Amino acid sequence: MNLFSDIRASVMEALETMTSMGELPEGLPTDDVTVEPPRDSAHGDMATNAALVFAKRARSRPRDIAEILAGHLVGDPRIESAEVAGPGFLNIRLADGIWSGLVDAVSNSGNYGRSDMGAGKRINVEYVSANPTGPLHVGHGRGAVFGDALASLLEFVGYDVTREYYINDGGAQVDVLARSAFERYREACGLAPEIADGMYPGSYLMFVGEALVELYGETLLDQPEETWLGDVRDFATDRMMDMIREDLGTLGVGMDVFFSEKSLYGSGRIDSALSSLSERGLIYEGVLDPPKGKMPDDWEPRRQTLFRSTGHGDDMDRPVRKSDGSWTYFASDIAYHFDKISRGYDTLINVFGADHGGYVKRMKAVVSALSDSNVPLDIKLIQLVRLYRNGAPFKMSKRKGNFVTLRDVVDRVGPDVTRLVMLMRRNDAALDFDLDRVLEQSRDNPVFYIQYAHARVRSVLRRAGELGIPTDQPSRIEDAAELAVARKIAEWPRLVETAARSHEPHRVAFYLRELASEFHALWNRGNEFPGLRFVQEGDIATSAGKIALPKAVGIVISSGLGILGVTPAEHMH
RNA sequence: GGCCCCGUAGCUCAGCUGGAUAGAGCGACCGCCUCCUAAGCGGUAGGUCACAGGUUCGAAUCCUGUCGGGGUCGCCA
Repeated sequence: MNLFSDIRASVMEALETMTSMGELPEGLPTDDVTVEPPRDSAHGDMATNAALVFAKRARSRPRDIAEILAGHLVGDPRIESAEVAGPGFLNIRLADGIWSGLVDAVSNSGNYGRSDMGAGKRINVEYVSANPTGPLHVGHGRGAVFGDALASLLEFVGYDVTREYYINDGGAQVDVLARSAFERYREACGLAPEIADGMYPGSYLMFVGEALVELYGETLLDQPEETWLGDVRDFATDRMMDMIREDLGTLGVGMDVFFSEKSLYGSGRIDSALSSLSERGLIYEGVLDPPKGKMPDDWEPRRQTLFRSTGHGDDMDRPVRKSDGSWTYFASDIAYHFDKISRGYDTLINVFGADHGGYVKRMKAVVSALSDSNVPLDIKLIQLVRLYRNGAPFKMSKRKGNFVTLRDVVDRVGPDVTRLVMLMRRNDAALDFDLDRVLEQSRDNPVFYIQYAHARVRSVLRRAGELGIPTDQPSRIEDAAELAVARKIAEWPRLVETAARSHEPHRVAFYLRELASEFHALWNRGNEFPGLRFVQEGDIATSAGKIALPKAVGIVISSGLGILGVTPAEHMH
C-alpha cells in the first residue's frame, strides 16, 4: 500500500503508451521521473516532473509533453484531474474516495509502511564497538542508538540485518586494563593500589579486583606479571563486556554477534586475509612518504609491509605490520572485514565515531579490494555529543570524577528521551544534549510531543470502545484538516524507503513530529467545530466513520516509534 | 599543509539524493478551554541558504575556488 508508487506506476504506464504512439522517442531513461507531494498542497495531491525530465531528449517543450501526459492519465479512475503548472510540472488531483480508501487500508492492516525493498538481502551493521576497558560514554550511546535504529529501519523494509559489535580485545589497551585491574585486586587484598599514569583509574574496576580475590585468593600477589597477565586480562575484558552489554541493555540495544578481535590472532585468519590481498598484487614492502605539510618531530623513513590502498581510492598506502614485525590494528581490521565478506553479506555498514574519519578511505579500499567491488561498505560517522546542564556546557574530566557515563544519562532522563533526542539530529552534525532541558515537558521536546499525539489516539480509541463504536468501518474524509492528516499518512511508505536507502533514521523522527503536528491541528479544530471530533456522543454511525483516521495515525506513530526504539505512550501524566 | 564533515530566520535545526513562492520548534507579540487530555492549536514578525564563479529548462542541494568552525594525519586501538 503505497499511494505514491501506485500513481507513479500509472504515470509510467502512460509514458509507455505515449512512446508506443510515437508521442515520445524510444528508450528514454525514466529513473529521474518522480511522483511526490507538491510543496503546496493547493497544487494538488501529487506532482510529477516527467515532462521536464524528458523535454530535452524528446526535443519538445515540457508543457506540451505534460499536456499529452495529462490526457492519458485522466483515464485512470483514481485520478480526477491533471493540470500543467509552472515550467512543466503535472499536478495530479486524486479522486474523492482515494483518501478514505487509504485510511481504511491502513487502519485495518498490521504492516503499513513495510516493504520488500530489501528483498531479503543481507546487511551487516556494525556499531558501538567500544574498547572493553570501561563503561560506555554518551558518544558511544549515540552510535548505539543510531546503529540500532538504522538496523530496525532496514529490517522494516525487508533486509535481513545482523547487528554486530567488534570487541577490540587484541591490543595493548587490554593489557593496560589487566594491570589496572590487578592494582584493584591488590587494593581488595588490603594493599595500596599504585595506579600509574596511563592506567585506567576508574572505580568501576574495583568490583573486578574483588572478584579476582574470590577467584584466586591472595595467590597472585607475589607472582610476576607474566604468570597472571593473560588470565587477568581475559577475566577483566569479560567483565567489561558484561558491563557494556548492560549499558546497552538500558537503552534497549541488543546485538546479534559479538566478534572478538583476539579470535583472529593465532588462527591464521590475518595471514589468509593478507594473502588474499597479496594475490591481487596489493601487498608490498616499501617506505611511505612523510606526511605532507606538518612534519612530525620523530619521523624517519622505515621499510614496512604496506597495503596498496591507493589502488582503491585512498590517499596513501597503509602499513599492516609495525616495525617490530607484529601486526598493526589495521591488519586485524582487514581480517575482520574479510571475515564479514566471507560470511556472505550483500552490504556492510560501519557506524564509527567522527574521530575515526581518517579510516574511512582505507576501510572502503580494503572491502573493495577483498570483494572485487561486489560488497558496498557505507561508513556512517557519528559526530560529537556535547553535554550541557541548564544551557551551560558541562565539562567532563575523568580525574575530577565528574565524568558522565551513558548509564548516568539514561538513569537520569530515561531510554525514550535519550534515544529520540539523539535521533532528532543528522548523524553528521554535532549534538548538544542538555540534561536538564530534555526533561522539560514542553513543546520543544519532541518525545512528549509525539507521545502525546499517540496518547490522544489511544484515549479516543478507549472512549470509542466504551461507547461501542466499531473501529473497522469505512472512513469519511471531508474536512481539510482531515485530508492533511491522510496525506501525511500516505507519505509514510515513501519516507521509510528514502530513509532506509540513505541510511538516515533521523528522517523517521522528523516525519513523526510532522504527523503528530497535523494530528494535533485536527484535534484542536474539534474545539472550534465539534463536528470534527472523532467521537460524536450519541451518534455511533457518524463516529464509526471518523474513528479510522486516528486509528491509522496511531498505527503509523507506533510503528515509527518502534523503528526508533521509543515506547508509544498510552497515557500522559 | 593533505584528507573528511559542517556553515540555512535572533537561537536550535529540517529540507524527501536537482524542482514551483526555502520550512518547523524555541524566543517575541496577538488570540483559542461550560468542548474526545490546552504537555495542545491558530495568527503576526523574522532569510543575500557563508562568499564568488561554473554546470542547465531549474541549484540551499552537483562541480571549482575562497573565508569561517570542528575532526584527523606512519610503528594507538
